[in-house]
Amino acid sequence: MISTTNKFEQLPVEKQTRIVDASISEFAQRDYETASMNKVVERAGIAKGSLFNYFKTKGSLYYHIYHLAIGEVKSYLRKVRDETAELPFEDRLAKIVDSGVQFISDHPRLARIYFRLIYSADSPDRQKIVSELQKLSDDYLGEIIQDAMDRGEVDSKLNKTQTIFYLDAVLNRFLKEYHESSNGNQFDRDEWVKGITTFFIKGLR
Amino acid sequence: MISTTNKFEQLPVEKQTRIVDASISEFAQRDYETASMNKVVERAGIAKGSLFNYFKTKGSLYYHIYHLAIGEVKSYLRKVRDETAELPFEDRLAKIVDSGVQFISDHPRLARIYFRLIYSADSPDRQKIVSELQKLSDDYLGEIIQDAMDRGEVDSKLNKTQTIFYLDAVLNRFLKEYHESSNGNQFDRDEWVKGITTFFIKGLR
DNA sequence: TCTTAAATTGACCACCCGGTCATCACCAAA
DNA sequence: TTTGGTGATGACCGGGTGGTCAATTTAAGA
Repeated sequence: MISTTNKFEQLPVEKQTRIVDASISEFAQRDYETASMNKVVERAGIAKGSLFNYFKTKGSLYYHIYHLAIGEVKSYLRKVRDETAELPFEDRLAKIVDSGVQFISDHPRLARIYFRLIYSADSPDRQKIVSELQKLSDDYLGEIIQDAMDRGEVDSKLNKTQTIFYLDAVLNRFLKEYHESSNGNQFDRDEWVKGITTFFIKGLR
Repeated sequence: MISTTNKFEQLPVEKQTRIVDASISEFAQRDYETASMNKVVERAGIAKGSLFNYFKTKGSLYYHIYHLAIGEVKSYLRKVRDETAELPFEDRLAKIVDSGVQFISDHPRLARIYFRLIYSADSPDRQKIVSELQKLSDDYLGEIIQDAMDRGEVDSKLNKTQTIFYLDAVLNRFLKEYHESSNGNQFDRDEWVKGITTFFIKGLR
């Protein structure tokens, strides 16, 4: 059979966005297991049978949404990586943190899905997805650190795996904390960004 | 009314431990929302009505188990804090990481409940519990760092809140990773402990 | 041994879940 | 105007949930 494209993708765009939007809201609000297909169809204003016609299972709907979220994250990361390629490590790091904060502000629901996925959450194929994300992050930070090593801004004799790990741990945790204390700007963003960068500059020198 | 002690606490100890053990297994295996009271009674070998006689709701059973877990963690922390009070910061930090690893090995199910709670998880009163844990960790690490500052092992002009944050982020993440890659000692534990301590020594000097 | 109060039990309740499928509304071709 | 096919619909299914409560078992006191 000629690969008939996805039924969902042949829908009018307006309907697609309504469904995607409803799904994002639901998966952002509840864990995968407790997220409800009934709620999704209710929010989207379509019949249950229709949703299961477009996506055979709850898992496949989740998979679709997950890919949208990751795609969005990737494009943000790529953008800031390219835009800061010429900057010194310190400034580059600051920009990366900043762009993370920006992403959370722009896409709070996607950020929530992302954090749900990373930290715990019993999604289908959790193992596979998490290691996929880990590789993404490792490659990304690995590149940044390699650049800094090549320029002599960071001690090139450092264990790279560990260095990536520290960066990843602090950055992720900071963004998570920022995300959870949302709107409430109890965070002095600039002070934290500065603090994080100087800490790493010293620790990795 | 004179405070009648909890019905559960008046049970024969053997029965108590059977119920606690079954509950720990269940809450370690599944999120709060998806954990099943039916499974708990099945594992514990008691009737459903009995369990709901001892604990009025699922939430109160969870609360009981959660307090057991936190109590266990606290006692570990206290022990290592006191035992290392005289050691230099570097050695002290190493011991703390080590004892975290030890705790995970000794109580893998409690560790799982702990991580479920910290990272995501939709437990009842999540907000309250998480900030309670945050305070616990902040006080603990704050004391360690203050000692190190007083001895001149760490720059006493550092922002203490941020310093605690970096420590907490890296330690927690490391232990989580260690926990998830369980049994499989792909981790060279000593190398990581050494790496983490030297990284912080340099970063906080 | 009989009485009585407390502890234990599991059938039962209303509700929600993911998923199915007979039916219906619609519209193009004849 | 009739036909036929396609996508939308929501009542329905089996199963699981937290929680209840009348009935039964247990155990102690008289």
